[in-house]
Amino acid sequence: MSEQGSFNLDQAEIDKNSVIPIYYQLAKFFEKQIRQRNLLPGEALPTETEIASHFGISRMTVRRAISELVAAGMVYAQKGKGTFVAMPKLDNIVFDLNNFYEEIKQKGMKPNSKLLEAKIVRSDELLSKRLGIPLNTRCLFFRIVITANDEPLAYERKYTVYAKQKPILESELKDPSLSSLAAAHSDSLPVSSKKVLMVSRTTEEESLILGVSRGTPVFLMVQTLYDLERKPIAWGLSIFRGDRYKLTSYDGWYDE
Amino acid sequence: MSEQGSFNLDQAEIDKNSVIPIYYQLAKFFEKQIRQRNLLPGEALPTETEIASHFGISRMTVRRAISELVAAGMVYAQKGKGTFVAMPKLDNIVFDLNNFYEEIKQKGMKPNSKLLEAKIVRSDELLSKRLGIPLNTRCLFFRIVITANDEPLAYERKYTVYAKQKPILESELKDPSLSSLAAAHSDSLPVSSKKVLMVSRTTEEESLILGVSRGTPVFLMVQTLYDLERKPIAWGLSIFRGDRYKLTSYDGWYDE
DNA sequence: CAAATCTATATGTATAGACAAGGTTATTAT
DNA sequence: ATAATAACCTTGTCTATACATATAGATTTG
Repeated sequence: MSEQGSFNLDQAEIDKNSVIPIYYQLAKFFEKQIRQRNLLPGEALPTETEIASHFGISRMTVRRAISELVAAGMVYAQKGKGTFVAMPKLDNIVFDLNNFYEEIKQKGMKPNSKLLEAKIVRSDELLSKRLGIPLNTRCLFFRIVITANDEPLAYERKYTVYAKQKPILESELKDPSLSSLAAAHSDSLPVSSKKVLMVSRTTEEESLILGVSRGTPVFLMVQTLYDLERKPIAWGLSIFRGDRYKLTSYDGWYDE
Repeated sequence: MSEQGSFNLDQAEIDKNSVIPIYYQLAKFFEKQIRQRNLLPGEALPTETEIASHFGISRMTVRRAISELVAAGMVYAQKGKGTFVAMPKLDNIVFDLNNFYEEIKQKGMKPNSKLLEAKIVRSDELLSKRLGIPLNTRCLFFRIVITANDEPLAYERKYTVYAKQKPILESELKDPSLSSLAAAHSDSLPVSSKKVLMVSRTTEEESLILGVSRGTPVFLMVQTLYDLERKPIAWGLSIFRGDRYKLTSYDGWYDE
């Protein structure tokens, strides 16, 4: 299970007499191995003692190197078990446009998400290009409205390849984030994503669903999820009512 | 200059027999001192040797504690000089809407900023409320247009109190960020900020300056800068052309 | 057979000491 | 007086060691 020791350290070039610190060389080596997918998420790094004796360096120096990776969020250590490559974090709060529920609840409102539609579609040219799949591939399509106190706040359309032929579970529809949908129905797991935030105007359909007049300015977020091979596995488009949504960020670290 | 040793360590309660690690207690102590403004930005922490001997602990343990603060960005260490409390970072890339120059240059375009107006105004009711100052206080007012290849991209209006009666330097006008303007002309230094991002439509004036038709959707960013006492010292409003600006963010750490 | 205990192994914390390298200040030589 | 040098202080790197603590598997015990 832990696959300890299955990884090969021989290709590492550590120069103990270099001006570059050993811990830094070592950290960069592991970082490279992870980036190049020679060490996959979940896999264990060699133990600290193994690494130390392999390179003839102190265990503390190894720990210093690994602590850099821990700080970067690329690996995590478990006392008594080992050190493992982390799953890349998705659904980050980069734009803070996700995590509706928490944000809405914090303002004392009642959050809810309503599924308008969930069906299997055949990919047209545009979707095939976006997901990197052949024409007429079967895909899942979702239309969702997020409300606060029954007032529409956001409207989302999401596509993911329909590989597993699994039925759509009710539990998935409670908070159907793009990454959980992709994880459930696609062949591979999402490990990275791209988000693009734009401003736009509502179309006729969007105006109707959000209950605003046509051409109202809105936030438009396009999100693409990728697997380990950088193949897109899910694509989503979210529209946030501009008159109801603000993105706030604070700098500085003082209390109060 | 370095004020080494001016800070008192006696109020720290470090329990060497606690289950909580010493380095953690020590890090939390310094964090608290910084948050409560007992250690001010620019001030030096006691030297590692001083701290170690004061508490009767190893220097490596002290270094472990300080490294936590360094990782958090609250202090920075300089070899040969000492460890200092960092200036809270402003103009963060939270929204990535600042740092025009770098972004525009990276796309092979020619960035430029043109000062439309710079004058001293008397604060009206709204501005007095925003800056927390009496009515009719003298303030500096700037109007700036940022262009890429001579095409307008953003339009900014900025206010800051005019405390120092200093003339406006040409150098300030090259890239007049809100925090540098405030630092130059206000009594106090900005240490924290709030940014709010919204979508809006252009007014008549904004349309003219940005060269778009009236009512075009735009990003609207309102930024307030605060000093140590949480008093607002500068206020700015930026408008970004929605048809020319995208905010992109990537998750995951794989190359290419 | 199942539960408790032991044992080996992993990371976590802490120590004391050595030397390197950057920075400041005092001293010395010109 | 000025410039080069030396002494000293700071953080940075690295080692070797010790013990603590969590985990998993083997062993003993009921």
